[in-house]
Amino acid sequence: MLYYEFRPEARAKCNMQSNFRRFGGIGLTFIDFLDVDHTETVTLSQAIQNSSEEVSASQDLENEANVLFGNIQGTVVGLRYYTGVVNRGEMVSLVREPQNPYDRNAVMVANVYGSQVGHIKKELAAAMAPIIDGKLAKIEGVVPYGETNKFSMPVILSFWGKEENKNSVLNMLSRHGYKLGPSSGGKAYLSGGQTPQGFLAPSKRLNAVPLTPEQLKGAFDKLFDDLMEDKTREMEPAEAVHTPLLPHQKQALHWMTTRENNNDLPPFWEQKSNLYFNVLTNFAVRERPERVRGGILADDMGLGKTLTTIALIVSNFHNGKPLPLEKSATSDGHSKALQSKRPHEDPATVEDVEQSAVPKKKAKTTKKDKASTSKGTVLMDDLGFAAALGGLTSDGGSKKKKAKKKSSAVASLPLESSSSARATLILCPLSVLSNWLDQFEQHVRVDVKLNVYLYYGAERCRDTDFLAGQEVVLSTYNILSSDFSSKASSPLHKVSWLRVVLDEGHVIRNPNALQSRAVLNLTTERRWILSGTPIQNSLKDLWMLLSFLKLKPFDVKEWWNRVIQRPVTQGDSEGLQNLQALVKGITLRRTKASKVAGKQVVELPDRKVFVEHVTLSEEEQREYDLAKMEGRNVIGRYVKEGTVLTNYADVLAILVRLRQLCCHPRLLGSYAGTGESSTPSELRERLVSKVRLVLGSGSDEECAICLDSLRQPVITYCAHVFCRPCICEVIRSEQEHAKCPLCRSQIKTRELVEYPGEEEDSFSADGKDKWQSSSKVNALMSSLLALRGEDGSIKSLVVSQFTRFLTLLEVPLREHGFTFTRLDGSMNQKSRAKAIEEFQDASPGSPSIMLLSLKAGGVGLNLTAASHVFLMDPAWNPAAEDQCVDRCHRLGQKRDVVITKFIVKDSVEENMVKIQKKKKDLVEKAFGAKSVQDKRQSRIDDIRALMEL
DNA sequence: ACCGCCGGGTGCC
DNA sequence: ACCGCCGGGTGCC
Repeated sequence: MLYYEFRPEARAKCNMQSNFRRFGGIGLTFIDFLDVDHTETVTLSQAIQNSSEEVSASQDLENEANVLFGNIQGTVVGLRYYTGVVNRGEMVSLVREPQNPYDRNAVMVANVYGSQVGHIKKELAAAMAPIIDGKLAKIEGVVPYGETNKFSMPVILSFWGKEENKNSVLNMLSRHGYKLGPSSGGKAYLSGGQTPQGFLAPSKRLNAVPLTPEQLKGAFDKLFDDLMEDKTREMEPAEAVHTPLLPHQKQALHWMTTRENNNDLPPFWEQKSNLYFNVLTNFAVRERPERVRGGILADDMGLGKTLTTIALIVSNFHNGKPLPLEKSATSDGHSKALQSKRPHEDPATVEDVEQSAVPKKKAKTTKKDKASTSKGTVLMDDLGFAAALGGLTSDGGSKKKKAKKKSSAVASLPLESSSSARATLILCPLSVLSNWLDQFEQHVRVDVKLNVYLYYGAERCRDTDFLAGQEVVLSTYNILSSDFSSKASSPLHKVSWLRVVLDEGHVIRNPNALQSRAVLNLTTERRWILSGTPIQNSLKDLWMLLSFLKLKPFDVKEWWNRVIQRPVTQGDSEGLQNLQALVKGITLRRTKASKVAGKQVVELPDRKVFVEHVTLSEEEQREYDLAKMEGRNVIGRYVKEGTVLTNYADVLAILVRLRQLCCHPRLLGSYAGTGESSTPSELRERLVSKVRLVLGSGSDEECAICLDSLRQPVITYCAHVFCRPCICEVIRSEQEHAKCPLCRSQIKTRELVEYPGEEEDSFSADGKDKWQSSSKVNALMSSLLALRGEDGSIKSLVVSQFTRFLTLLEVPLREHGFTFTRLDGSMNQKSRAKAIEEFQDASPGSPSIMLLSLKAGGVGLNLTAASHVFLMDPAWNPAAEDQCVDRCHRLGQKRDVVITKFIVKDSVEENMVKIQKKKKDLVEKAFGAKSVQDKRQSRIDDIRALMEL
């Protein structure tokens, strides 16, 4: 028998159901069924896993474009051989079983939890198999009634697919004598929605009024609003938190603590007599569905998500009791967080940490002694050790578990009952790493010894016992994914964590990305996502978050798609209500405008935006006009030919050039032009230079496959850029016939060219004789000089997408005696932290200006020392500008914030601002019912508008 | 399965 | 009797 990865919880469920189904839950030992059941269940869950992965990889793009071909009633047979139960109106999934020894057409039927219910009877399976295998349609099932039948039950099958495949599907079915029934009013055969009787009242569904796109957008904007009810109770943090919490932070702490400790059922689960019932899928289980211990803290940036999280860590170890912490002598107090901080910077401190905390036997005993003597404070030292052991055993030894059936059933109980986990793992983008360290230092009392270990840098300690013994381990998504992908086993994946916190958690929204998979594979009791923008582009983003939170059954894509995503994107108001309820149950979101007891959550100083129009000098204008003429000719030709997207790299290059000319004529990078290139290395060089020009300019390009920001960008020979994982998936699924999703030319994995990152460019601005200013530089300088004249203590952010522009600006800044610092994407963690620290320092002589690249660091950065922001060039994405401004317009800002946008008159920049405005109104931005085609078209429209074509 | 199907027993009413 | 009818055995793919 095949033996795949063993999942204890799957078997526990299986046992429960076998008892339930066959013996009404009356105690018969589990053992009788184990040998039969669990091997099958394991292969089964594997099969389901495989099939859903395939769908998500190759078909997901089309998913939203799928239409309902129709419904058909079929029969599920062989019920008595399996343990999976279904309820009236319950959704089931259909899984092809091509290896079935009796019938190669076999189609297996499984319930929401993945337990097999039966098979589709063979005549129908014979008709379905080629349709499923040929990916001509996706078939979904609902059991309308007859759920108590012993031998077979009816199932309503809905066929979904691309319009162009409809006829061949109908033909294939009719060849076997089947005919699709009417698709009741354009809707699938849906399960009731709220009751098992829902099926009996399908007319109710027909009356559901579909929402208009505008209503949908409105509903979406409101999705996270009004989440405040019942979330206004406050909780005081543990003593160890030094900073007093604001009322809304105490509310968040109470809410988070409650979410970690309480026993509420997850959303949409109800208890009915002795069963637990999911009202959306109509699935029921006898055992209590595992609650979601955690959720999404989606407060606006600046409301103190970091502080609240620190308070949670310290205040809710178990059941609302604070984390037991050793008090350290005040004289030694400074070592609190510092001792474990940045070990790669200071090897000496690493030694210190390891000696005191690594559980080498000797160190351990001394620590225990200390614990037993320290007054009242229990140091739960060995718990961490046990947790690490637990992690190890659950990892290996699956074969043994098979032999020791009964005991493993006990071991498969949820962690919480016997939890020994102590440590919280915090993952964040590199840019906010130092912020976390600062905040721990700032907010935790000096005389409390909280072990915060920074798992970062080449010298990081990989000892799992040591890691599990910390109170907090802080690391980045990059470190986690590189550990996860390396051959050696990943230490962070071996620890059983008390809690995992994903800071800026929306970064895991692309399920293809390595870091997403790495995060999903962590073992933890409680899970939190911190994100000011949980949904970036589309509803799909939310799925990954739910998947991380293990919100059953939505962690499985099929159920998410069927129950939430498709209904919502198709404008079903009930679907939207469900989504709303779902989000409400697990999210806390306040904006700066939210009110607590009638008072604004945060009283922030004013913020004003001024647009300063810049007029180019005659010479600059001449150069710009020339470039614009050329560009219009080229792009105009592409538009006429309909080849804008085929030549997208050229188009972007032209646009970048114009934007650069608006800033400074010397910004122009080397550009290899559009001519023919003969040798592969020349071609490669050209591709790289094109893409470098575009990506290096700071424009936030998206991958046309995941429609998300590029990760690990690669360039195809046809000069289109995608995330490596995304395009590789396309090539893998289409094999030799793989075509570029943008221009349909042939692509091959080995022809993908890696984007080498920012050029170490020889470009410098020091040669004074060569220096010349530009109109925009002049505009900035006169503003800065005037500001210095008014009030020398004012600090400013000077923001551009072009790092070269920042470099150019250094010259006049020096010339006029400004002290400045700089933060851009090319800097490592250490120099970033230094730049921020210097800038935030208020003492005289500290820098008054920070040169900031728009994309550097993304959100979370705290630059409250600045109260003026100069946006040197407009961004494609207005949200990026807002985020940038929010770095100083946030909690801690004392002055009114003044934002100055420099826009060159009659240029692409002005057109970009127009497009920005339009985009803000666009429904598309709100929710992703928009197809890839539409997105492509709107890109072309944008370009035409920019070039006034 | 209170079915359909198979195959053996049986054969006026 | 190369049928019909009866009733027991049986049952996914």
